[in-house]
Amino acid sequence: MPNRTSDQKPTQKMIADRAGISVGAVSRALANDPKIAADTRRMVQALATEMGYSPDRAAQRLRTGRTQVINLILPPHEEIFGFGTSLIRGITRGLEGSSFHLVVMPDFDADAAGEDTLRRIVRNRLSDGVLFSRTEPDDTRVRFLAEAGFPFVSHGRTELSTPHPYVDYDNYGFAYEAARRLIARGARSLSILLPPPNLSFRQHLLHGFMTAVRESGVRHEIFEGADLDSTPEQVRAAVEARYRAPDAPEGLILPGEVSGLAALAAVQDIGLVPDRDVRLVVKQTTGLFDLVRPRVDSIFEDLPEAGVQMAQLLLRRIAGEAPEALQYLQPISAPVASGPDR
Amino acid sequence: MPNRTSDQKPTQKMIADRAGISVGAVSRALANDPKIAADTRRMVQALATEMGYSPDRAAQRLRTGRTQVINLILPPHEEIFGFGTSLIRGITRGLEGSSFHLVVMPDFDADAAGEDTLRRIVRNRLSDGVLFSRTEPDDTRVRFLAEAGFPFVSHGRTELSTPHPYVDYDNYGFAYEAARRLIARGARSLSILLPPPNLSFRQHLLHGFMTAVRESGVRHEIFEGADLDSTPEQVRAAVEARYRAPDAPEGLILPGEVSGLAALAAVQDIGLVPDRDVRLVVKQTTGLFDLVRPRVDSIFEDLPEAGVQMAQLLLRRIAGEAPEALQYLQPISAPVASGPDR
DNA sequence: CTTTGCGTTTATAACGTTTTAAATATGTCT
DNA sequence: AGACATATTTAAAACGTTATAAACGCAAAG
Repeated sequence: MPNRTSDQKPTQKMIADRAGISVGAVSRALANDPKIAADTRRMVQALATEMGYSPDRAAQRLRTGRTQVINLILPPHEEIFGFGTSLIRGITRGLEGSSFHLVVMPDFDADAAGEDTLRRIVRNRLSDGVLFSRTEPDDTRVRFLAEAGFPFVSHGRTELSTPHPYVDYDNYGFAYEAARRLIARGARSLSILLPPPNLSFRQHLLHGFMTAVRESGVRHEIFEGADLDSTPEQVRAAVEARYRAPDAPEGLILPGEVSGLAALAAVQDIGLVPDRDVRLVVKQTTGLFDLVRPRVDSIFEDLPEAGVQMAQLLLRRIAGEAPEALQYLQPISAPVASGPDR
Repeated sequence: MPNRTSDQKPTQKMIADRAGISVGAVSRALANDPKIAADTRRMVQALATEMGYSPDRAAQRLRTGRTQVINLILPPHEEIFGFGTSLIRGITRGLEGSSFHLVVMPDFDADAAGEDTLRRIVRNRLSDGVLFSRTEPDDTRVRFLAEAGFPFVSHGRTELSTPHPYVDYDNYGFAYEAARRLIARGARSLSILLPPPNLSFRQHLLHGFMTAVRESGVRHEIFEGADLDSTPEQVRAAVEARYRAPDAPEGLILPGEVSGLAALAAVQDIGLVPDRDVRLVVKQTTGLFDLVRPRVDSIFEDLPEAGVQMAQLLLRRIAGEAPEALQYLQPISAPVASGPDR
């Protein structure tokens, strides 16, 4: 435990006084600068830990310009549950041991001065790098940050030509696997609920879905009347409306937990029996569906792990690594997938 | 939009140069110090906004010692969903317009130097105040922070004699109302799943439960074999075990969403029909149970609102208000409660 | 005409750190 | 012995801000 010689927060000056050397020497000794004699370094470092020294972030930041902060941008969109906290836990884990702090900022619209959150962060050097989600194929945030040379990692890819760091879940794989499972379970017509058109992963889901559909020649449609951003009640109502019709698809893919629950509620509300009248596959991020009855087949997306990856890639980006080396596509975790048969 | 006369981040020095006055004058003009002539103040302020000036946080922090940061301590306990993100959104809303930043920190165990998260924050002045949850009757964090005179707001009360700022949900009211509803619906024996004994709100829940039980003279028990911190599977298994027995309570109160879901799964798994064989009331924080079938009676806890309150109370505490004026007990929101009958 | 006082501004120091350039000591080589 | 390189340390400046003390101009009062 730190020596409480004085109640004041120890500074380099105090160390310097106790050691009988200058503060400059202390600074470099702590940085393990070889310009300082090896035994002086050892002495200073020992003294520092003994006194419980830790550098003043403000002073460091003022001097060097490095904030030791990364920002997580929260979408203004109110999510019902899950997404934020899993990712945040992952990020803090990925930051562990790095002396970086995580500041979460809501993506408020442009403020009085006409500057939005991201511009404020870059212009005022509020952090050394940012993380965000809900990436679009032609994402203005990605463009802006890449242009400004500001480190970032997006959750989700873009279709921009210049490579940039990202972490993304293999939504292609998800949709493909989900469709295959439904077909294997006897569904002769498929549907999938998609995110709104502006989000990148809509394309990936669609592509995976269509690939499986074409391979098997099964009938298919894209679910209409709601998307993944619709309120749960909208999803429920839309699914109910569709499944009142006689030609409703026998298999339905729901790439979101809330939507999955809403769809399940809808089919139950109109007296259909899941797994007999309609087969579902949902995306699961929290373990929620292990507790839902009747059981529904699910495929897992590990958000905490995505957070860890995003944090670590961002740190490497900040350290100067090239963007193209910092891309991670998260596979669908086959073994964890828990179905109704387990 | 800010004038991009130069690409550099504008400083007080630049303003001073353009205005032909000293930086000290600029500093005080921006602070609206009456020692500066009124028209000078106006002039400087206009110039500042025109140039897009905003103060350098590091410099401000170094000079004044005020960090303009508040910390949210995340419990090490992995929650399945919901809690964190709702609260975080609320906190950011409560901080809006205040120039305070929110840094989230996991409550890791004591690090190599033997200091835990809270001590590090206080000792190194990493923030101006902290927020945390999972408060205990004799909470060491509350003791430590109160002793150190460090601003904080806890989510949950303590039994300590010195008053401190908190935001708490009326869990007494929740349990009382839940029990009353179950009795009104015909349950002749009641049970409640409680948090582990070290958490404050166990007492409040228990007290509300017991009050309702005594008023009505109904049979009762405290659910055993699992608590609110148990894994969902543990809760499920324990509920299943209890409800296989013939004397199982006719009403069960579940003050947590995950536990509610787990209990519902358990009774369904053994062929009991909810609302006929066993009546449930759950606590809802996300709208989740509006999507669960069969419908389950629920009482709402507004976590985003709790976050807003916590943030605002903390800001007032930091501003110097007395602790005893900064306590907020969140009522159960009667009108929002949605039952199976709606 | 000096003094006193007030309103306003400036010069300066300080917060704790890193970095640059200069200074000192310790040699080695001619 | 002088010169010169090398290793180690120190002194000083800087980052942008706020606070303290001093200074200035100018009026009213003595």
